[in-house]
Amino acid sequence: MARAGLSPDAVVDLALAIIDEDGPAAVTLAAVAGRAGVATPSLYKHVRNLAELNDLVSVRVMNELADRLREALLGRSGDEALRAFMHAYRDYAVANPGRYAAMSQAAPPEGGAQAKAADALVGIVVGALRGYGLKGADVIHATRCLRAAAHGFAVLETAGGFGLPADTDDTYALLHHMIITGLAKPARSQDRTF
Amino acid sequence: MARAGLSPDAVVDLALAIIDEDGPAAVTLAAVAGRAGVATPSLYKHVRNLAELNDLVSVRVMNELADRLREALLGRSGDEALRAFMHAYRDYAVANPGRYAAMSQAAPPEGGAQAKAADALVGIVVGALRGYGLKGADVIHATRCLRAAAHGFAVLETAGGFGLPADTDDTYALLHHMIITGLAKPARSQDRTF
DNA sequence: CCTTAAAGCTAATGGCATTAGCTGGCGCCG
DNA sequence: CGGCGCCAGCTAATGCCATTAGCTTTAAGG
Repeated sequence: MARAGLSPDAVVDLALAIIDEDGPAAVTLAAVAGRAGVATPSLYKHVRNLAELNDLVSVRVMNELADRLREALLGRSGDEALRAFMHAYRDYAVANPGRYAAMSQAAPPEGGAQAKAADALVGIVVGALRGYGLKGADVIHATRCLRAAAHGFAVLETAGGFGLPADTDDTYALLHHMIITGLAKPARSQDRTF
Repeated sequence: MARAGLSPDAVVDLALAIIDEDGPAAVTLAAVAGRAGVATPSLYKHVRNLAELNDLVSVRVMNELADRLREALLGRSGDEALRAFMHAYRDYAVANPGRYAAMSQAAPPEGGAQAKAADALVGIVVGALRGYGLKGADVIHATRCLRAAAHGFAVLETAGGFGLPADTDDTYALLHHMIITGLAKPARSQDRTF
């Protein structure tokens, strides 16, 4: 028994490899153990159970995405920062559709690492919007809209929801345009119908 | 054996009941059979397998959502139609979070009922945008953006992604405002950076 | 060396999907 | 009215997966 030398991080690495190759649904303790060259129950020495593994994967992916976004935002501000954010967000989702999906599907309510990573991500979105001079609750509203737009687009694009032949780059440009112009014109009053 | 009188539709009904009560993850053939008062393998007389049941559920939900949207759009046009669309879309997702999630998670590539229902839904979105005088590919781009925004918001809201205390109605109003203004100002040229 | 904790293993359980093959009730045709 | 066939339901069996329990071995450190 040559000692596989596993660790929680190593287990997550293997899970990510499976996700990249066969999608999130293929992540099973048996599959991970197979890659590790280890019997399935051995994984329990590193991970509490499958649910925890999924959480760890989710956190890892969120942090990875956060890193990409932070890097994209470095030294940029205003419209340029927003454009860089959206570009980087979409690029990550398209380049890593499995990971992106794995991130989304994790259970939300938790006070642990999951929530911390999500908060960090939200903080980055807020950062991308700095420079638009938003105050108070408007920051929250704009952040939510940006998340909704970016996530919605990413889901549709990575899930193959765009069947028609039109260029998705142009679509993304329109989405970006909507956010920009919507943030520029603060008009918000009679819209309270909602 | 009193003849349970099942049918594919009845099986889907039971699955929907489970989804409404315990979420999409609880939909298992064993659970459905339990509700039907039938042994698990009996379900295979009505449904090819679990995957097909999920597809049928997805189609049913898409059609249900499509009905709500169509009804909301009746007799409306322009901004009013768009507002009604978004309102109805969000209302459905919030009122039926389990069903909404079940719809999204189904496998996309197919030439069958799944694709037909999805196309119908897209057609409704296109209809909601009629009146903005969009031509050619712009129709597609606007449709995709509207879908992305509505879906992204619905996912975030139903998954509890909005942790902060700000009013989600106000956020939705901003999202609506972004779409309106973005459609109004056709500016799209240098954005080709994407 | 020898101890000990961690890392692995095997065995066992229970849930689930799925397949095969049997059976009985009901509609329909004569 | 009686028989026939089909269809819906059943039981049995298989295989995969997660998870638990308890044993064994490795390797690190005194």
